[in-house]
This record gives sequence, C-alpha cells and structure tokens, in this order.
Amino acid sequence: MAEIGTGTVGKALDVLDLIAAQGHPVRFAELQRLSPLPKATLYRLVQTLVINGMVTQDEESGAYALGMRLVRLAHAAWRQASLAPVARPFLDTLSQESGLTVHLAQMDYGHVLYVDRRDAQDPNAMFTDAGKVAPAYCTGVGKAMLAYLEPEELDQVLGMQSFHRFTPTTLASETVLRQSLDRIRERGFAIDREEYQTGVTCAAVPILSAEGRVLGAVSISGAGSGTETRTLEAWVPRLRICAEDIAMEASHWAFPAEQSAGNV
Amino acid sequence: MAEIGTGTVGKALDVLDLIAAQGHPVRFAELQRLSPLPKATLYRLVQTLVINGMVTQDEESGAYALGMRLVRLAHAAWRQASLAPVARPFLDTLSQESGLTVHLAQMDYGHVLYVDRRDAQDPNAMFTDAGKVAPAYCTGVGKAMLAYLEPEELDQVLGMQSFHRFTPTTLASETVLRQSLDRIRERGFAIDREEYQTGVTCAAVPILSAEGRVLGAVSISGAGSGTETRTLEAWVPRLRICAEDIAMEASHWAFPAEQSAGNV
DNA sequence: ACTGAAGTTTCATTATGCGAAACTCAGTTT
DNA sequence: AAACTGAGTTTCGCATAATGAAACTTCAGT
Repeated sequence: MAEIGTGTVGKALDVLDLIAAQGHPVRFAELQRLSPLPKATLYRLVQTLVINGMVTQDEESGAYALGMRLVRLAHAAWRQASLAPVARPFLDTLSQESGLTVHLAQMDYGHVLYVDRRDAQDPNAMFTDAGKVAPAYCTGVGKAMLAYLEPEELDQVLGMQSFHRFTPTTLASETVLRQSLDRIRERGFAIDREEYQTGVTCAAVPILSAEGRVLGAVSISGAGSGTETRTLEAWVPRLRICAEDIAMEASHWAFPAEQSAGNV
Repeated sequence: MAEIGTGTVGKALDVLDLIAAQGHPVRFAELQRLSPLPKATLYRLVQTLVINGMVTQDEESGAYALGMRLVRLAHAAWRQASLAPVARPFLDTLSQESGLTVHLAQMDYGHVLYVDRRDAQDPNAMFTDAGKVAPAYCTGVGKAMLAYLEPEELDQVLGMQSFHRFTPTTLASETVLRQSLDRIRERGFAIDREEYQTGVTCAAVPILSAEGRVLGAVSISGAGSGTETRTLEAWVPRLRICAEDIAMEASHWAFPAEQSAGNV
C-alpha cells in the first residue's frame, strides 16, 4: 500500500492519501510519524495541498483534513469515468423487481471499488457506499471480475493481494483462489459466502464489453442475514441480463465525441 | 474561475480541474486548447496524473478522463471533512416527518457545495447530488450561509460571484443581494423563489457553531412543483431545530483526538 | 509522395523543490 | 527563572527535477 511517489506531484498525492487513510483530522506531527519524507519537505507539501484546496487546516487545532475540492472533483469523476450513471436505471429496476440490494463495482488497483448501490428496502443506503474499497479476492464482485481478466492482468492483480483471512470461509491463498476462479468461469457467476463479512452472502456477475474486457461487476445480496444462496442463485439469470444491458449501454456511451459547451 | 496554479502541484491540480470541467473524456489537443501551459509541460503533467491514478487514459482513443482514485479519496473526504456523516440521522428524520426533500450544503470557494440529500418520496436521489456545486447568491442554502458570514469573509466571497440572471427572480447584483441578506438575518431563514431553477422553491437556515461560525446550511424544498412558500415556511421552526441538532453534534465531533488504529 | 494535425521525445537551461539545521514558541520540568 | 522539551515554522546553499522551444514520429487524408 505504501508506494513510492514519482516527482513532486506524486509525493503530494501520497500525502493526500495518507491524510485520507487516517479517517480523522491529522496533526502535523502525526503525519511526520507516518511519512518517510523529511520534515521540511512534508511541511511544504502539506502547505501546497492546503493552498490548492485539497486539504483544509482547522484554524485552532491546526489539524489537517481533506478538502471539499475533492468532493467536487469526485462528483465529476463519478459521472465521467464510472459506469454508475450509465448503469443506474438498470440497477434500479433490478433492485425493485427482486427486492434485493444491488451493488455496482469496478476494479481499482487490485481492489474492488464500489461505485453505486441500490436498495429496495432501505432507501437510506447511499453516498456512504460509493467510494468504498474492499479486497478483490473475497468479495463476489471482486472474484467475478478477476475470473474474466486477461491472464497477464490477473497475475499482476493477484500480486497485489494480501490474502488476509477475514472469516472462516475466506479464500486465503492464491492457489485456492485460482481454482475458485475456474469454477466461476464455468458457471458464469461468483458467490461470496460470508468470505469477507459474516452474514453477507452475495452473487455477482461481471460486466463485459463486446470485446470481452472487464468493465465492472454487479452483485445482488439479501437484505436480511438469512437470505439463502438458492434465492440468490435463482436471480442470477436476471442479474446477467442486467450486466449485459449495462455493457450494451456503456458501449454506446464509449466516446461521446467532441463538443465543448461549457455548462457547469 | 481560471486561477494561476502555484508550483508543479498547483499546475497539476489545475489540469485535473480542467479535465473535470469538461464532463466528458478529453483528447490532448483539446486540453492544449484550453490550457495556457506550453505543450510539453501540459503533456508531462497529464502523464504524471495518469501515472498517479488521478486520470485514466482510454487505451484506444487516447482520451483522458478522471480516475477512480478520486472517487476513493472523495469518499474519505466526505466522511472526514463534511458535515454529512454527522448530519445524516437528523436529515433523515426531518425528511420523513415532513415528506420534503432536504439538502445539506457547505461553502466551497464562494460556491455552494451540496454534500448530502434526503428525499422521502424518491429514494433514488443520491450520490448524483453530493458534490454538485451551485452559485451562492441564488440558492436558499447559499444565501443562508452568506447572511451569517463575517463581514470580511462576505466581502471576499461576494467578490467571487459572477451574478448571472438565471431566472426572472434571480438577485443579479451585489446591492440587491446585500439587502436580501439583511432581511435573512432578521428572519433567520432564507427563501429561494425560483431564483436559480424555475419550479424550485426552498427554505434554508444556516448551521452555526457555538461561536457563530458558519458550518453549512440545510434546506427543505417541495417534491412537486406546486409546493407553496407557506408550507415551507411552516416547517422552518422544525428546520431550525434540525440545524441546531447538527451544530451540536458537530461540536462533539470537532476533534476526535489522537488514535492511530489503521482500520480501512 | 505530400501535407497537416495530433501526439511524443530531446536537451540545454534554470527555476524549483530539497532537506539539514536553525529558530520560535508553548508548555513542563528542575 | 533557567533549562528542557516537542510541535510547528523558516532559512538557505545545493542539486535535482521541471521547463519549453524545437525537432521528431505517426497517421489520416489527398
């Protein structure tokens, strides 16, 4: 997780990540403890980030937290780079038809990044989830995507996994995982039987482009704890249609051509 | 809007903003047209951003779009720097009690940044809204915040406004706006009568810290187009309670002390 | 084969970022 | 009240790393 950071910009972004990782406002001393950078350099970098609005500094405590400019940027990122806006209507109907929770995820540096979530039962699910990351090897969406990666890509991504055993059912080694991926390819969908969080079971299928590239994955999971694997599996054909719909729609949106109207 | 950009990092972030502003993947030539930076410099900066995962480059078209790393970062930003996680339960109950749409916003470089939204009618409202920006001078939340800024802050922020007349009722000059702010201070809440978007009326109150600093604002607006101003005003006392609750809760969370458990 | 536009690389120049060390300023300790 | 500490901030000579004009490479269109 601790990359090197090329050039000034790379270092600055590493510092950003560092602040983000703490989950609470950080004082300079703490940053210094966590960062390999020399004091003065770190100091200047943080100041630069503050000046540029990526980080805010609390007036009295002097502690640093991420700035709102990020939220604004991310909104744009989510709209222009993720499948979410395209997928939204399909997720909606699926969650309504099935009464299940639907997640949309994409691959991000070897991890699963959730970009959207629809929940028929609980309308309150929302932003909280978009942006969350989880390991690829022990989530339904993660395995669904891994199973359809190009061999070289897969090798690369597997190299990034740390294989921690979260629950008794977690697939905690590359060998076991690879077998599991073969199975997924045969059946066309992945099941997560409480491999990451106890009580959470889900079924997931990949979203593949016409050329077979992995765009993302969708999963369904029961609201309550007692959702049967069978129930989920019964919905898989419908889930697969959803994934295909999304892929189809995404291909149309692939390159929205040139046009530079400047509406904000 | 077109700032200068201090140092390498500043320039890189400006480029990021530029890509974000387009709303669609951008080819290099287009960026070059939009940016004052010389070709080679721009090129290197964009590459740096790509290397660092802030921007992705489409394999075939070569076009640049914002990267997922931003979404991940923003999730953290939203959790640690915005009022949203703290305010959420209060917004929930308010929207349920009233059946109205509730928005939570904060100030961001002279603009209004929406950080959360709750909607009793339409559970589908979500991420789409968090991260959206709007002008301060013609939105309920914006005016509510402006009215309670320190004089110097206000001057500074007003300097950033561009006063475009969006609808017939938009307050399109500093003088008119300042009068309106006096009125808001007297009554304790702001009304937006279709000043930004036709059909949208809302009532907003500021969220003030114990020392009187502006933390953000909450607003209520009707779901349909026909919501009467009266109906909204009737809910203002309740809205004010909501704002106070949030301020109170926020003060407790102000500085969650030192503790460096590394849970992700 | 010629032209032009988009994208990429080179390379001498120097501005920029670097970081050890020194300094400030609280709050503690002796 | 002098000495000690630890967080935060500034200095400054040095060398790295960013700069940008210009040259080069594709590639599509003619």
